[in-house]
Amino acid sequence: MPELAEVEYFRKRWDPGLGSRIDRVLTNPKARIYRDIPAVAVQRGLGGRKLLGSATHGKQMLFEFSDGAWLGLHLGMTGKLVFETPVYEPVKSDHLVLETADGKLVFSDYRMFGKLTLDLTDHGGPPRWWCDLPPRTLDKGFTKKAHTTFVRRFPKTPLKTLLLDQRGFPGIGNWMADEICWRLQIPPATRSGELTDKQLDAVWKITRQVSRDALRVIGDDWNTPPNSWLFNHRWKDGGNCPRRGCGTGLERADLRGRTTCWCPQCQA
DNA sequence: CTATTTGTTTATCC
DNA sequence: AGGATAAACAAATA
Repeated sequence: MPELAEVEYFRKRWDPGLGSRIDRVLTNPKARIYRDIPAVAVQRGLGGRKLLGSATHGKQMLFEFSDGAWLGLHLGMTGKLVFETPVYEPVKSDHLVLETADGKLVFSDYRMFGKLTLDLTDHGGPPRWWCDLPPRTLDKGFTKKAHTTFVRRFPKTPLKTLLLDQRGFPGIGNWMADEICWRLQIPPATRSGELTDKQLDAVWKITRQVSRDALRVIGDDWNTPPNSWLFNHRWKDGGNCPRRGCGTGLERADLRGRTTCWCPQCQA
């Protein structure tokens, strides 16, 4: 579920724990989350430390703790972060629970595609992998030029598929990719190599626009996007194109393994 | 019981 | 080397 804006939303769920000491760390050691780092290492690494801050980068999240401990989280398909009361009893899918005096910071993921990393740095800055992430779609570094270079590298890949590539479009997920193609009025299966220079500029522009719109609507309170977006119409069969004066029945099909929705009229 | 899932990673071929 | 492609991963929900 979580893409750019949902990840930002979930990051904020742990804000009530900012400045608090982690009194106890509960883990579910057999969870897939701990395939790269043992649960005990996470317990040792975070226990007694204070949560100092957090950030998102596309679908990646980074939480800073005192004394140079950095917790990286990826929500996968079904991960979520919640702040629970001190009396909350963790359930099976709660893989990591950080207890503070005021409540519990919970990382829950029933489908277990999520990912967890823990870095202990001594240079005071974030871990290497974080600094090496490509520019966010709303960063200064996401230039038209860099964007063009990236897209032109994959001429055979459908536009929609390319939009899901985190190396070029950090944070863009399935619904955002469909939304971008729809606003562009370009068929999602269009090979990137077929795009004109003008269309390529539009891809850059609309990608940023959808990123901004998503963060504004979902990033703080997870409001439901307006009906003028494709978003509310793409999930189930029978949806109609919300573009003014269109109303054509939306198409849904698998494109390179991902469900894709588009308007056969506007995106022809 | 079967089909589906808003995400990555890995293997294989070219 | 690196792009193209499909399968694997796992578990709840409809």
